[in-house]
Amino acid sequence: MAFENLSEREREILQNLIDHYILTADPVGSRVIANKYAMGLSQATIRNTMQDLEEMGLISQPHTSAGRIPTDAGYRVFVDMLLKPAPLSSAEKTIIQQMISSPANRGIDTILGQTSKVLGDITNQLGISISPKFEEGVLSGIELIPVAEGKILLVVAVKSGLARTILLEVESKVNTVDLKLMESVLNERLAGLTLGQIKNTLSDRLNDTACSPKLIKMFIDSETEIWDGKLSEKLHVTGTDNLIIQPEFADRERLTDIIKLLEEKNVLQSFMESKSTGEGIIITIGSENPISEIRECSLVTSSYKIGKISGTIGVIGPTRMPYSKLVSIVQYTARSLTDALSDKK
Amino acid sequence: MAFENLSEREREILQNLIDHYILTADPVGSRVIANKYAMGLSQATIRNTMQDLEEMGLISQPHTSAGRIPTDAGYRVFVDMLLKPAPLSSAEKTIIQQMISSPANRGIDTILGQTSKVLGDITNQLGISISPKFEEGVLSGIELIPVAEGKILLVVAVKSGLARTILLEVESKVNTVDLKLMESVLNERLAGLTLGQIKNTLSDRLNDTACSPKLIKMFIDSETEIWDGKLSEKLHVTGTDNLIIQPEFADRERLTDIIKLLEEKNVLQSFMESKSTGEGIIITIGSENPISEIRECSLVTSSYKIGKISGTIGVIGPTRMPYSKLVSIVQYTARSLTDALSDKK
DNA sequence: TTTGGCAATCTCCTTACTCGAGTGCTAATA
DNA sequence: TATTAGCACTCGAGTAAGGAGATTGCCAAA
Repeated sequence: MAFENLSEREREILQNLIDHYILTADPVGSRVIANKYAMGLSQATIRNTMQDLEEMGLISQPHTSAGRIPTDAGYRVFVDMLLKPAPLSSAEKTIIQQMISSPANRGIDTILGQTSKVLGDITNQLGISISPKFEEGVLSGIELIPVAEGKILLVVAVKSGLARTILLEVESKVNTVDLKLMESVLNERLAGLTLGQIKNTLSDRLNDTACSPKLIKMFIDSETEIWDGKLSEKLHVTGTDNLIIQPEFADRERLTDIIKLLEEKNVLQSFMESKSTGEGIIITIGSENPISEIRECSLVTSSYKIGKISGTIGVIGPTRMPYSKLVSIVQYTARSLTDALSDKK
Repeated sequence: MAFENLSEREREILQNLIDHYILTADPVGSRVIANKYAMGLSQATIRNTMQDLEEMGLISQPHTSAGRIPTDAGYRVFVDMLLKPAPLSSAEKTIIQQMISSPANRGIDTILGQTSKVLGDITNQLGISISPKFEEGVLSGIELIPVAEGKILLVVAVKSGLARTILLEVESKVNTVDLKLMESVLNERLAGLTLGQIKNTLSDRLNDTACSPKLIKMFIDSETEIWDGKLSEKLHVTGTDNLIIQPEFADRERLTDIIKLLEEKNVLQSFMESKSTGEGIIITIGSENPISEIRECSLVTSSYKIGKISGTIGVIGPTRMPYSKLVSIVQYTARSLTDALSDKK
C-alpha cells in the first residue's frame, strides 16, 4: 500500500493522534487534537480527516462513541514516514555507558545482562539482549584440559577474543599424550574456519587421524553441544514488571502467554536473530509479527558487533510504544555495546 | 507457641479446612467441612471449634459472613504437625528423572535449568534452582591459557569435577614462560584450599614469588570476579506463568513486586542459600519470610550435593500451596539431582 | 457436650439509570 | 469548494439500589 500521497494535513493529524495515544492509552477524539495540538482547525474538519484516515485503515474506533486509535498499519505509516528520533538526554547517555562498560574484566555475559537491564530500565519496556552468534566466529584455537578423572575441559577460542568452554566426558582415563595429539590435530585442521563450517564438516575432517578413537568418539558424540551456537547463545530479558503495568496487559491470559514465551527463550531468540541484520534499526509492529503471543506488541531491534560476530539487542512492548524514543535508545545502546566490546579486543 | 495440646478434633478440623482451602482458594465454612469431610459432627459443633481455632490465631475470617482461612500460624501448625507427604506417582518420578538426566554431557547449568523447569511444571508453582556454592569447592587445579592478545582464559577446576572459566585481561603481551610459571606457582600454593579460603588469603599467598608483577596485578585486581562464588552462581526461575494465574496475585502491584524480585535474582538467591542447609526440606511460610515481596508466599527448599559442594533448589508459591505434594516433589528432585550429578563424577 | 434454629451480617451479582464523550450529518458560512 | 457550527444519536463507564446467598454467633433444647 502506498501511503506516500497522504496530504500534509492527514499526516499531521495522524501524527498528533498517535503521539497523544502513546501518551495516554485512551482513544483520541477530535476535540483533543483541535485543542491540545493547536492546528488552527475546527473539530469538525478534523473529524472529516479522521474519517478519511479510518477508510484508509490507518486508525479505527473501538466503539461508536469513542475516539480513534491507530491500527497496526497506522503505526507502520507513522514509523516509516513520520518518525523523528528523539534525541537522548545526556543523563540517559551516561547511564547507558556506565551500565555497559563499568567494571572491566567482566564476561560478555554479564555485560549483556547489564545491557538488557539498562534497556528495560530507561525504556520502561522489556529490554532484550542476545549473545553473539558463535557460529559466525572464526576459530583461533582449541585447547583440551583434563580437569578430573574422565572429564575434559574443551576451550574453543574465537578470533574476536571470545572463548567458550565445555566440560566433556570420556569413558575412563585418557592419556595426556593422546590428548595433546588430539589437540594439535584439531588445531591444524580446524583453525581459520568458522564454527558454523566446523559444525557441518567435522566428521569428515576427523577421518584419517592418528588420534585415540575414544577421543574422536567423544568429539563426534558431542558435536552439537560443542559447535552449535544456539546452546551457548543466551537471551537476557529484563523489565517484565514494566510490561505488567501497561493497560494492554490487564488481560491475564495475554500476560501469561507472553511470559511463557519469555521463559521459553529459544522461540523469541531465533525470531529476533532472524530480524536484525546489519547496522540499522528494525521495527516490527503488532500483526507483522509471526509469533502469536506478541501479535499485540512491537519490537525495536538492532545488532551489535564483537569483531566479526554479531548479536542482537532490542526492546519489546505494546504496539503503543514511544517509538521515537525507543529507536534512539536502542540505536545508541547497540553502538555503545559494539564500542565497549571492541575496546576489549 | 506450643500447639502440641490441640485436641484431636481441633487438629482434624484444621487439617480439613486447610486441605479444602488449598483446593479452592475460597474461605471454608462449617457447612463444607461437615458435609464433605463426613466427620459425624454437626455444623454447629464445628463452628464452635472453629471459634476456638480462631482465638488461637490459627484461622481467621476475611469478613463476618465468610468462612475461615488459615493464618500463617495455622499453616505452620499444619506443616509441623499434620503434614503427610503425598507420594509421587511413577509418572511424576519418571518425568523428573528424564528432565534431569537425559542427554549426557551437558553442563551443570543446563541441568539446573531443566531442574527448575521440571519443578515449575509439575508443581505448578515457581520452580527455582541455584547453582552450587563454588566457594565450598576445593581447588584441584588452575590453568592459564592465552586466547588472544591480552586475553587469558583462567580455568579453575574444583575437586567435584566442576570447572569455572573466566576471561581475564592483561595489559600488553604476556610471555608464555611467565604464564607457565604463574600457573605452577598458583597450583603449588593454592591446591587443596577451598575457593572461599583462597578468596580471603590470596594476596598474602602471592607475596613473594618470582612471577611477573603484571600477572600478579591481574590476579589481585580480578580477585573478586575469580573467587567470589556469587558471581558465578546462577539462579534459575521457571513457571512465572503459574504464579500469575493464582488468585492471590490478581493484585497487579503485588505481582510486579514479586517479578521485580525474581529479576533481581541476588536477593532471593542469598536468602534461599541461607535457608537450605543439610539434607532436609525447609518450609518457610508467609510472614516468616524476611523479604517483604514474598510475605504472602511460602518456600519449600532443599539442597543437593555435587561432591562436597552444595546447592539449593526449591519452590515458591502463595502460602496456599499444596505442601504435602510439594514436599515430596522437592525432596525427590533434590535427591535425583544429587544422584545425577554424582554419576558424572 | 452437642445440636437445631434463627436473626444478623456482609459480599457479590444483577439491573437500571445517568453522565459524558465523541461521532456523523446537515445546513450555514467564508 | 472547503470549513465550521449545531445537533441528534450512540455507546461505555460509573453509580445506586436491591436482592440472593452464604456464613456466622448465640440461645435454648436434647
